Amino acid sequence: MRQDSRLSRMLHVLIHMGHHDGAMTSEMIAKMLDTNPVVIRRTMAGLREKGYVTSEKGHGGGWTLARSLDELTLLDIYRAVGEPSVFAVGPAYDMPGCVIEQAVNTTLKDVFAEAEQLLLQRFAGVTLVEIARDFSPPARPDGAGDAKCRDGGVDNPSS
Amino acid sequence: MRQDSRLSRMLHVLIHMGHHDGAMTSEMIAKMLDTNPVVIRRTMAGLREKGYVTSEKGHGGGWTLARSLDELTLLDIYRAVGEPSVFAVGPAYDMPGCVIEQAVNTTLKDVFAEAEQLLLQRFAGVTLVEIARDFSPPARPDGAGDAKCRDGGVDNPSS
DNA sequence: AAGATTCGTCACAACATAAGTTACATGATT
DNA sequence: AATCATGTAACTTATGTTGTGACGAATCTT
Repeated sequence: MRQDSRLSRMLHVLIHMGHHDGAMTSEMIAKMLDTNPVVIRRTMAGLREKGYVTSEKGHGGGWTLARSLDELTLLDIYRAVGEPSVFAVGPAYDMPGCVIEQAVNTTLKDVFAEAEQLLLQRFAGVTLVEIARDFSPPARPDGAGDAKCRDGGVDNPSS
Repeated sequence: MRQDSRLSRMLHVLIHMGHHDGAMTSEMIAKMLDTNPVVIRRTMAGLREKGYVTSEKGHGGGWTLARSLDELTLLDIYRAVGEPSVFAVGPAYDMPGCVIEQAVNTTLKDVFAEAEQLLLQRFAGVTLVEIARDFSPPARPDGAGDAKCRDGGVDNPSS
């Protein structure tokens, strides 16, 4: 199957929101990510439950950041999107009846656990503002490097 | 989808083969793993291509180890089964048009690459004989602890 | 009050990939 | 020749994310 892109997408959205004044509608976000508003609502629901964003209905409604980007880590977002299983490979059975398979599972479990622990430690050590810093290094005065998505210019509709 | 269990299964099979005299047929192995002979042939094909096992047709045929268990690492087997993608999560796009998404991808790629590197290093450091050691610690004289699978007694058909 | 906007959610289709299954050809042994 | 066992193609099944349509509820504008 295709890989789970919820974490990546939500990071993308949240950083945009950090650079955006006012609420963003699911439709705006969906266009940015080249997908469907329902998918956005579905995924953002997890962030709302954690209190990272708020949503408002009706005119002028949409999604708003409830925390600043330096108060959110990759780990927070990973957990908010449902803490999906990190690995695409794993044991054949959880409770094997064969002692050999048990030994195999034990070994694999150890190795994968160590890798996952490293991954989550790294996740915990990176805030969204640090990612945002990567993309606009010296903040060019002509405005290039500003948030622009695949359709170009969902943000800052300065036209 | 369920996790990819090819690595786990092949480890299981190979260790059994290391404790088994003569060739093992796909059907014997399939019964051990509670699956289908075709699945076995399909997966073992990768091991054969790497030269880790050989297969013989006809009467008395089947699968035979071409290397001893101390000459095979988890990494070897992982690669032989097609080196499937380790992670179930990943970026939404490979070539995003948005600089924010690019920054997100760069960060995630770094973190995942580090975790994968650790994983493969660990894989490379574990031989199958070490796993086999785990399951039969002092080799009890009554024969308990011998290779016995979910149906009990596919190995050593001493009856 | 009416209408438009926007989220919330259900329900179902689309898609990808490992796994399971059937069928048949090929080669080796008895 | 018969049997056994692999080799492989083709199809189905299973599982989870993603994609869509439909409709209700809440909120703002006129």
